[in-house]
Amino acid sequence: MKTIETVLKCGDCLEILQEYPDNFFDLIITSPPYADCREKTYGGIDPDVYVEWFLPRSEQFLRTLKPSGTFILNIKERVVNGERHTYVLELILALKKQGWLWTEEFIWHKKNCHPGKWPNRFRDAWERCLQFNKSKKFKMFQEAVMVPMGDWAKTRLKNLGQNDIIRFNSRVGSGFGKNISNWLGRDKAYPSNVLHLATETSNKNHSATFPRALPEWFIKLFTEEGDWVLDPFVGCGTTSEAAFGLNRNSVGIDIIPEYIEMAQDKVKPKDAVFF
Amino acid sequence: MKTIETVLKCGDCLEILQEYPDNFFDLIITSPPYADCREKTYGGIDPDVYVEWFLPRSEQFLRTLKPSGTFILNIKERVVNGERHTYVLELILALKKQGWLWTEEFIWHKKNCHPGKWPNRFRDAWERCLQFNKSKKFKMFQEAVMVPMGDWAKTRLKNLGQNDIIRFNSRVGSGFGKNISNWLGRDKAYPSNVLHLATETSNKNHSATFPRALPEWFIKLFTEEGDWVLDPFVGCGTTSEAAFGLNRNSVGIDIIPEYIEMAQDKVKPKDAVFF
DNA sequence: AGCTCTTATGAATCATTGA
DNA sequence: GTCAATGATTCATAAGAGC
Repeated sequence: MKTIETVLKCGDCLEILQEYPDNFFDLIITSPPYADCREKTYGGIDPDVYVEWFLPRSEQFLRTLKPSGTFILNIKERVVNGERHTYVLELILALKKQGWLWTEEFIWHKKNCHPGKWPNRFRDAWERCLQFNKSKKFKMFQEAVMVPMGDWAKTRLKNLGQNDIIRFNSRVGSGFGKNISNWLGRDKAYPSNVLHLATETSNKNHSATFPRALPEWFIKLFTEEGDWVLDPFVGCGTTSEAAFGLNRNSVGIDIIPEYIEMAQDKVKPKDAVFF
Repeated sequence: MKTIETVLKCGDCLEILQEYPDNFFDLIITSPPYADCREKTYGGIDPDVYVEWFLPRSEQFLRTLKPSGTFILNIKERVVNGERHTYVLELILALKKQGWLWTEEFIWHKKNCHPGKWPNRFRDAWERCLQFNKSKKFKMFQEAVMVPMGDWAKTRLKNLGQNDIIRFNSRVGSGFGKNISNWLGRDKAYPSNVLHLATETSNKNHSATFPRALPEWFIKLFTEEGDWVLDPFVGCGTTSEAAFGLNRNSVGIDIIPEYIEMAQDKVKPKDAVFF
């Protein structure tokens, strides 16, 4: 059995990726610094220059990703001056022009989104997980993320609580209460392109709560054991941790030394390779 | 008490809307013919000319919508040649250029979406509900769509921990519990920008399944009784039916005579006005 | 273990105030 | 006037304590 490598490097992915050969990674999954959001910690990229900042880096992603590989980009545009900014839309168009195929857009539904109230909008409870590919023939292992129906129904009922059932039923006349009988007797089902995950509230030192279940899901879906996963904005190492736990090699890059230290702490020293 | 009017007209909204004055409607909500999707019934708009087809019509929407009004566009890009087509993204950018503010993007999560299996993608379980406005000051009645609150509120309010009185603010700066007294007596919460609605399976004759709960939700959110609602692609009349049920006047337009007939059947003749 | 109760806190946004 | 800092508002989840 091969040893799993977990590489963590501090620096700008634009430079560090130059060290890597073409067609090396099987999956690139990342949650880049959102425009202006982590201003104090990350340097804050202005929304108006976001695309221009991103493109040279995604060019390296395109070069180092295998033809059969997938690039998952978790991102959400913020509100600027009462409107949703369009930099994410422009980024998608620019990435296509760069040579990527825009295969799909998954929705991450954040069940416990940030609270708040404003006169003109509700709480933002979702983020985009954009799927890009180099070719139409990419690896995908749908069976790896199938949901056991029985367990799913059980845990979902437990997690939802009675209130949510009431809420669902009050929203629509039909729905939750009736459908639940349909789940009994089925074994497994394929998921859809909507993911229901809660954000993790335990991360105290890294403001970006990228729940581990999110990279885990995409790693299982798009890679096999022993494959190579890259997160060019790895933050406190959630992707590295997820990859390691699933027996995938990984490279994690971040420009903040403190984050890389935290990431290194998460992976056992005997299993990790530090440079 | 005033009589509610439910106007249904057959024709192209581009022409019919010329009859209406500026600043007339309080809400425009529609699910336009998706590119190429209803080819046999609607004439099928090619994805590559979708924006160009849409813009003259949205110009009429912009003209006839009140400054305090809202335009909700339910749409989802289809898969063309293995990729998500970009015409919806381009449409958003073009509408902004036309003078619209892109205030928000709601997600309609289709709980019981169409079953199916493909080698390279999962079932599509969501659609966009894009919110556009003419000005930053628009009407919004958030209380009209509040939902039952979670169980936690009950137990929490029994015993107010001392932490609730003075909360140690996180480094992000988000506070909670500064004014816990606001919570007393509350049993409802504001929703988020993710809507969980089941698709209706009863409408076999109209290919676009627009569940009645969807226009109902937005009508309650953005209009008052007696306001005017427009659906320029009304199909079999779901929006008209929803508006009538909520005591709102409405205008429904569709180019297919059969749809208008079906729509007319839904609304009681004594209450409707046909032209 | 399994349950209830308590507590911490999160990629937010807008209005207001101060420089 | 324009821009930056501060305050106000709000909900659901998970971890931990207690029994």
